[in-house]
Amino acid sequence: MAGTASHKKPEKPHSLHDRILADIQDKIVSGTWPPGHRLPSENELAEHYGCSRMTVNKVLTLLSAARIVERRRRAGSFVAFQKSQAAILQIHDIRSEIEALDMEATYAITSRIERPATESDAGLIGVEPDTPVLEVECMHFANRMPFCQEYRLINLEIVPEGTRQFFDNETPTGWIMARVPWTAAEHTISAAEASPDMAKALDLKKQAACLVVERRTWRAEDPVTYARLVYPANEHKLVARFSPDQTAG
Amino acid sequence: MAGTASHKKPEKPHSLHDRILADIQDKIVSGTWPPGHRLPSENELAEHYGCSRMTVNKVLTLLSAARIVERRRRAGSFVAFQKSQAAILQIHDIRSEIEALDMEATYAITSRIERPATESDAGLIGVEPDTPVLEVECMHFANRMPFCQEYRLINLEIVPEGTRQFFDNETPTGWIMARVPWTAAEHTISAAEASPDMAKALDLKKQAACLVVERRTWRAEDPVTYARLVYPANEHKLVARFSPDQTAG
DNA sequence: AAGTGGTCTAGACCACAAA
DNA sequence: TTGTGGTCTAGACCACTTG
Repeated sequence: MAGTASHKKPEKPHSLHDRILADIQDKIVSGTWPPGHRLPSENELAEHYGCSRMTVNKVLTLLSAARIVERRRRAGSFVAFQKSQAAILQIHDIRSEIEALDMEATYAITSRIERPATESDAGLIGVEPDTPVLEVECMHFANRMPFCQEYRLINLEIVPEGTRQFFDNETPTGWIMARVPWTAAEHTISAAEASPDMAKALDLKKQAACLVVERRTWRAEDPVTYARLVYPANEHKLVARFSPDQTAG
Repeated sequence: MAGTASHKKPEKPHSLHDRILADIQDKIVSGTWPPGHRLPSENELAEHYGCSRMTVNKVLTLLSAARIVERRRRAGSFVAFQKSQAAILQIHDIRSEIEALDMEATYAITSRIERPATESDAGLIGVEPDTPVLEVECMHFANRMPFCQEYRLINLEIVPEGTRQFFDNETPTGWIMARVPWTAAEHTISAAEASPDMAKALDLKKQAACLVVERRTWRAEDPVTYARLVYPANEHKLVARFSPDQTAG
C-alpha cells in the first residue's frame, strides 16, 4: 500500500534529512514560503541546520522529484506552483482486489485462442498484423457473483511461454505480471454502457454503466500485453492517493 | 509533464549514476537479473563501476523508491516482485484539459451558496457539521458543448478568501489550486448513470454512462475542498502512464 | 558476530545561467 | 563573472538482522 492515510502524522522523523524535509515542507504547507518563494541556497540551509551540504542536497533533490520545489542553476530553488495534481494509482491484481474486500475470489476462462494478430488486435496491443497473439477472455467472481470481465491479448513473440499456458489455476494477469518484466505501462480509464453481451455476462441490465480499465504494457520497445477490464459501475471504484511526502517508501 | 512517452530511449545518460542506473535497469528488464535475484552489495557494485559507494547508494535508493528493487539490511538488495502496478495519474485543471484538445474552454457558474455545512456536506468534505462552507456548481464547455459538470465544496475555515470570490473569471479549481497548498489528495474514479438533472445539464439521454472523478484535498489535517467532476462517457478518458525509470524528473 | 544498508561529512570540481 | 545547483569522493559511524 503506497500512499499513507491522509490524516497520518509523520510520527518520528528520526534521520536528519527527514527532519529537515519535514521542516521545509511545513514552511511550504503553512504558507510561510508561498509558491514562487525562493528558498535559501544549499550552503545557507546547511549552515542553518548545522549539517553538510550533501544532506540538504538530498532533501532538495527529493522535494524536486516530488515537484514541490523547482530548482534552477544559478537562480536557486523555488517553491513550485502546482500545475497539476499527480496521483499515484495503485492497480492490483484482481484476485488481491477481491480478497481485500473479504470476498472469495474465483474465476473462469471463457475463451482462449492463439492466432495471428488481426488488424483490430494490432491496433489494441500495438503489434504488426499477423504477429502471433494469444487472446484470453475470462470472468472474475467475488463470492460467486460476477465482478469483472477480462479481455486480454498477449504478444507471443515476447511471451512464447504463453503457448503452453492454459490459465487453469492462475489468472492471466497474475501469470504475466510474475513472468515478464515491463518497463512502461499505460492505463486508460473510462466509462461505457454495457454491450448486450457484456450485460449478460455481468448480469446487468442493458446499457448499464460500467467502468472500463484498459492497460497496455511494454518491455523496452515491445508491446507485451493488452488488457481490458470491465466492472459494473456499482461494484468498483478506483482510488488514488497522493501525498507529496512520499517518494522514499 | 511526468511520464515520458513509452517508446523513448534514454538518449544520453551522461552523469555517472545515470549510466549505472541504466545498466542495472537493463539487467533487470532483460531478465538477466530476474525477480528475487540478489544484487551485488553496494561495495561490490562500487568496485565494479569504479566509483564510490555513495554513488551506487544513490542509484539503489532511486530503484528502491521506484519499487524496482527491495532492500533489506544484512540480507542485501533484491529485484522486486511486481505486486501491483502503480501508475502516475496526472489530473489537470479542466481548462488546460480542454485546451490540450485544441478546443475553446468556457464555463459558467450555475450556483454559489455560502452556508453552514449540512450532514451531507460534512460527509463529503470531511468537516464537522455547521462549519462554514462554500458550495459551487458550474458547467465546463468545450467549443460551447457541455464537457463536464463540476460540483464543489470549499471549507471556508481554511480558505476564508472564498467569501470574496465569485469565480467570474477563474474556475474554482484553478483558483483554489493556485492559492492553497495541499498535502494530501484522494481521487476516486467511478462510473455512474446520469441522474435526470445531470442528463439534462450535460445534454445526454437519461441514465447515460458517465465518468465520475471525485477529489478530496487536505492541508495537513484539515479538509480543504471536495470536488465532483462528471464527464459524459464518450467525451473523456483518464490516461495514466508509468515507467519505472522516472523519479528524477 | 559480521556484513549489510542507512546515514552523514567535509571537502572538491564542474556546468550552467543569471547578473 | 560569479554564485548556484549537480555530481562525486573517500572516508566514517551506526542500526539492523540474519546466518
